[in-house]
Amino acid sequence: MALSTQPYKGARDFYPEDKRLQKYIFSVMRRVAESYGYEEYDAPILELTELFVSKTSDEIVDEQTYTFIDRGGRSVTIRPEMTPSVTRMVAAKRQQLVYPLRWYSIPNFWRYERPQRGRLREFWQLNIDVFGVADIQAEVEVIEVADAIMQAFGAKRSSYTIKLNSRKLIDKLIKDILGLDQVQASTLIHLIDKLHKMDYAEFAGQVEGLFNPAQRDKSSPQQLLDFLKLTSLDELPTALQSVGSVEELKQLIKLLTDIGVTNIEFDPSLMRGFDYYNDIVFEVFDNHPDNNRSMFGGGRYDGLIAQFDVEPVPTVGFGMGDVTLANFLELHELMPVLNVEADIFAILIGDVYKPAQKVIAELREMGVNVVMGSVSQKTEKQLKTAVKKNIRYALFIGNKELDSEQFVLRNLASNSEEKHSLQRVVSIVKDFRKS
RNA sequence: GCGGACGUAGCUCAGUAGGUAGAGCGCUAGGUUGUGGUCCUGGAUGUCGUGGGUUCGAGCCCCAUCGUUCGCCCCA
Repeated sequence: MALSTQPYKGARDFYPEDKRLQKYIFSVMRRVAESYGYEEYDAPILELTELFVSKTSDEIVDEQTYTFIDRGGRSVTIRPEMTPSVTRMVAAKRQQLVYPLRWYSIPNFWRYERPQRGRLREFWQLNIDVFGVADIQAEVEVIEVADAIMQAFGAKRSSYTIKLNSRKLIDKLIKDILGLDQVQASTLIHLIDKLHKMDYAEFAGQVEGLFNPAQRDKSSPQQLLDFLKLTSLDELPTALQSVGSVEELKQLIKLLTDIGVTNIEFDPSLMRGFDYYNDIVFEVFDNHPDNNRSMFGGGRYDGLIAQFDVEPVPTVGFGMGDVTLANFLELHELMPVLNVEADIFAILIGDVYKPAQKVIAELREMGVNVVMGSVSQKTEKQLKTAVKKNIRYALFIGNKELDSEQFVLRNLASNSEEKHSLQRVVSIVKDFRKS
């Protein structure tokens, strides 16, 4: 039986052109994150299973992670996300770290799921977190970074929308005004999360069904349905206007709008699946009609670190996946044409192997990347190879050039050919690389 | 875990009512001396995803399986 050449289900091979794209995407993320002073960190790809169980739930770990027993009998899990690991790292050195902490990483994760559009089993994700800032300056900055990354990829603000909500506001509504208990609240939050995917009448019916008779006497499901339809914070019922979160949301929107992030809006139906978010949550949506969905998001999760039995550290962060981002870039025609790493393909003419090596070594010394042709191949063949490899310049090295120290440099895209000294060749090539 | 679609040369695909496979692109050799992408001429290529079944005979029908893909569940 022949071995399969396919990569493992839901995982990708990165051929050089794919890797080049990934390098581009990561470099944009790094450049923006570092421009805000974020420092890169990383953690092991394997963690004890208990780390993930404590944060999410048994079911998710059982059904959606790669978990196995190591040779020492420990249950370990390939990381499905970064938050538990980074929280562990911060908790471990909590006393010696200098706050606010601005950290980022671009790790790969594994989730045991059925692959589908925008979702694979192995993916990479930019994680941005601020630790130690309790006020909304943290939210402003983190959302600003998310927006700046989109801008750096060339996205127009009209092509994506940043939606905001507050978990505190929702909690206030659900518990104090509607009078629902913890279990009902959790069910309701997950139900609201699915609102836009289901039939509205059915949604309303399920909301209705959640209330027990006693609760219906005091409040009405209609209050919730009305709330979910709001598009502005000013339309909130008076009972909610006084909640501090409303003022926070308003400030946040104003501060971001003031710095040019104008594609931001309040969305009362924005929940984000998991329970550890305790305040502001946000999500970035693709506005393209063919891909109208959430791309990535984040929020505040102040309490998570307390699981390590240390004082809580206020935290705001988000994660941005490479697969959904690539979908976005493709759909909005933002995929760049990337130059290959090699600047020059040296075409050897005649028996010049040794002197050509010297010339090429000089070029490399001066900082250009040079691929050496094969002496055994005809000029034509070497030239074709250079073109097929998408290398921009061909440099002819034959006896004429070696004698005169003037080399024929051919631009393989424009078809122009000029004779230059090596120094000149280097500066031309470097100019192109910068463009 | 559930449902739909798909799986034929390296790639994109065609293959008509079951009778042992084709196109375009690509690849490759040549069109003599140190220059590609156009042109001309020649060439190679597939156990038709895999396993089984029906049939005298299957790429075409049936079952299973693997994979891809779209959606559901879930989405940290």
